[in-house]
Amino acid sequence: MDKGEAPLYFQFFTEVGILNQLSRAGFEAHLPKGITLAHFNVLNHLARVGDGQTPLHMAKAFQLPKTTMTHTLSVLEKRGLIVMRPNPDDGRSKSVYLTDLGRKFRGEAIDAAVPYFANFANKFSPEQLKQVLPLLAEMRTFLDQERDT
Amino acid sequence: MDKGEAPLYFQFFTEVGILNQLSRAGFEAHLPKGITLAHFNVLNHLARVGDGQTPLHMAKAFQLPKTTMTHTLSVLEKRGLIVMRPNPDDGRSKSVYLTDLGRKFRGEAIDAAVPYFANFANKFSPEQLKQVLPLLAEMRTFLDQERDT
DNA sequence: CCATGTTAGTACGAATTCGTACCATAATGG
DNA sequence: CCATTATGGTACGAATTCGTACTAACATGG
Repeated sequence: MDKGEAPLYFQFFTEVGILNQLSRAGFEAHLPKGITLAHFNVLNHLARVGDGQTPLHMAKAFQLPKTTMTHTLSVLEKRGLIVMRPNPDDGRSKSVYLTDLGRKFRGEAIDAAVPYFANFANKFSPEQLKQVLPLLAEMRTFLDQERDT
Repeated sequence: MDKGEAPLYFQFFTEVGILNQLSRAGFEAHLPKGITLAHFNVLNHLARVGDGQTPLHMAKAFQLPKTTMTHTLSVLEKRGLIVMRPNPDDGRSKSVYLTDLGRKFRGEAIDAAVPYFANFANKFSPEQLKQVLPLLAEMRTFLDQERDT
């Protein structure tokens, strides 16, 4: 890396950080009160990928510590959005399932967020997103590999 | 927004979120223990923009609640990296100054992070960054304006 | 079979983030 | 000049995140 280029890389990650902060705040503002993006992500993941996963498996999918996942799941279970049953195949682990309420809640959250995305989409075209998405995904993969090193 | 395009926008923000999470974790791993990115950002901001700013001014610069800034500054002051003096021009506010230790600390943190960026720079060229930075900055500006609405 | 190590999950405590409420000071209007 | 409002900062409590340490259950080698 050339010496004068360091600020460029620093600025890039700063920009990504601010962008994430703003989009996160904006999205959460459209979620029901008391529900964070972390909560929604779990519900969305279960709905998309499928029910019955173990907490540890989900923690790895989100690259979060398992204690964080334990806390998030306990909150979601208290609100009746998921249920956790013991795994009959492995006495150590549990299986996480969406409840009807959780499924309904996820759908409502998405519906509520559509106007927020639509507003953004009015300004930035799908082509612009497709233009940068591959690079961002490649960076994600690279940093993910670096993480284990 | 076309109906089928919603997932694309959702995926984009998800990608930004993961990228931010990974880069943040990687950068913090190279900072001295107990120092978060929020701490470093304050030190870096004071060194770049200048000393003597008020806490509220900095909170707005980072788009954070002022209570968060109060907490961050108190931690930095406890560690001797900054000092806070009453503002002689306004009895309500304070002025934040970097100490010699804080200045030294910021320099060491940057030096320690250089290898991390260099590794990333080895894979992604400055041209690639320059290609996406303007769009990200434009999105940042747009979301920032939306925030006040 | 059993000793050892590994995996899944949780209890606990520290640190960060942030909203609400509050106090002190400044600015404004009458 | 004084009442009212606005601004800067903090105290406090709730929620999230995460590291350490622990228990229960599986897996492996001898």
